[in-house]
Amino acid sequence: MSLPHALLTSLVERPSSSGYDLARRFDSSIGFFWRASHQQIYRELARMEKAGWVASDEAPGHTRKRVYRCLPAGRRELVRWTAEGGSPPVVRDALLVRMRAAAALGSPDLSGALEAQLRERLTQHEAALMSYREIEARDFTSERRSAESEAQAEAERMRHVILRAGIRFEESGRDWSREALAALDARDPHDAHDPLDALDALDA
Amino acid sequence: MSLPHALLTSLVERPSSSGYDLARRFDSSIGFFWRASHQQIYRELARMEKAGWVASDEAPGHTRKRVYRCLPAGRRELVRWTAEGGSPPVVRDALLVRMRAAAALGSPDLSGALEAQLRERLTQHEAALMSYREIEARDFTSERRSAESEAQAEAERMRHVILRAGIRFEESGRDWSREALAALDARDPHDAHDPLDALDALDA
DNA sequence: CTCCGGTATGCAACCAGTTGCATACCGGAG
DNA sequence: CTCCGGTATGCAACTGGTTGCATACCGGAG
Repeated sequence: MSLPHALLTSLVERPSSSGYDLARRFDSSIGFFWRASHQQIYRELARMEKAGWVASDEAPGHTRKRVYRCLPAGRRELVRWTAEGGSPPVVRDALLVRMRAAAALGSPDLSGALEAQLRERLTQHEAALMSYREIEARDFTSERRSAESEAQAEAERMRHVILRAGIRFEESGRDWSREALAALDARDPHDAHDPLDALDALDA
Repeated sequence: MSLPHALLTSLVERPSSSGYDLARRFDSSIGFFWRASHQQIYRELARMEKAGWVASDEAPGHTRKRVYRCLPAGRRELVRWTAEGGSPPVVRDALLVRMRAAAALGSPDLSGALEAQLRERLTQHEAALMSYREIEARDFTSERRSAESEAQAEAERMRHVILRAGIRFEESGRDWSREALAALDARDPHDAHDPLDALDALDA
């Protein structure tokens, strides 16, 4: 269970965040490798407050907004958890199950649907990849790292490595999607009266 | 929710399987991209039987063993679900959260623990990759596909594409692990009194 | 002034997945 | 004969995650 620890991390990075802030940040940075809905986040924050890991104060003005900060106990827990090992993440991809189902069923009418799903997957990978590459170009080009302390540079390098995981993941997803589409095209040239289609499949 | 459909697929591939058989097969083939415990499988089989997707008979001999088969309604459901789209799988990797936590905490004592976790991850990827490559060499070399019907060849190609997903995933995980280890070594040569360690990092 | 969209929080119900345990039958080793 | 490990099934409790809904406050457009 790492959601509370992801939240603690987020609070260490930027103290005095509200549940809403955290939810939005989960939609961008941390959300790339750990998703959470706002309900989950609010619930978890309440639990963490009860456990003494975080504390909250009402935001100035008469809103309902509450801002949280990480307490020493929370920090200690985060250190403990970070050092502790864990089992590798489970892979669960319904598209692969669908492909296997199509293979087992042996009905050729399904390949059209699978092709569509693969194309969608491909564009998703390409979009994610492009956004990651933009972040990399913006935040992790060598010039930006001159006037920093060693500790800052360390953290920067770590964050870059994390981003690289995302980039590699999307690249391999993109490459596989293309390979899969080529394989489907090769066996099922359903509206490929044009002989050029075969060539497309070859050089992909 | 794809567990019932993964089970239906498994039953279409090999009818007259018991819950135990299915659980074991999930530990090998399908389990590479969809894990399930035996309790989950038994519960799901009971639900599916209630829904009229599968039927079961007692196995010969006086054991408690029950063997399941897929009913036409189950097959129809599987076709329907395969054609239907779905959102891409969520990525949730605690190791990346841990790295981000280490970066935020800025405590250098954590990098040793992270290095150990990365090395473990690396060997896992290498092991998985090796086993996938063995399967690929055994089942999907070009010679094996000569005396087959077109439908069989189609299914074979599909299964190969699925395996390729696993291979690419493990390759990119392996490559990233190496990259991450090199990055950690570069910044934190904690017991690298030996200058050779720097070389190790370079050619990884 | 009122409605709307964005900010902000939260409850309740449900579903999926995990963990721990219990049961039973079988065959072989000791 | 008994114990043990492998086959085989299942219940119960719990945790994590999703979905749907409700509430409230604010500022700007109409």
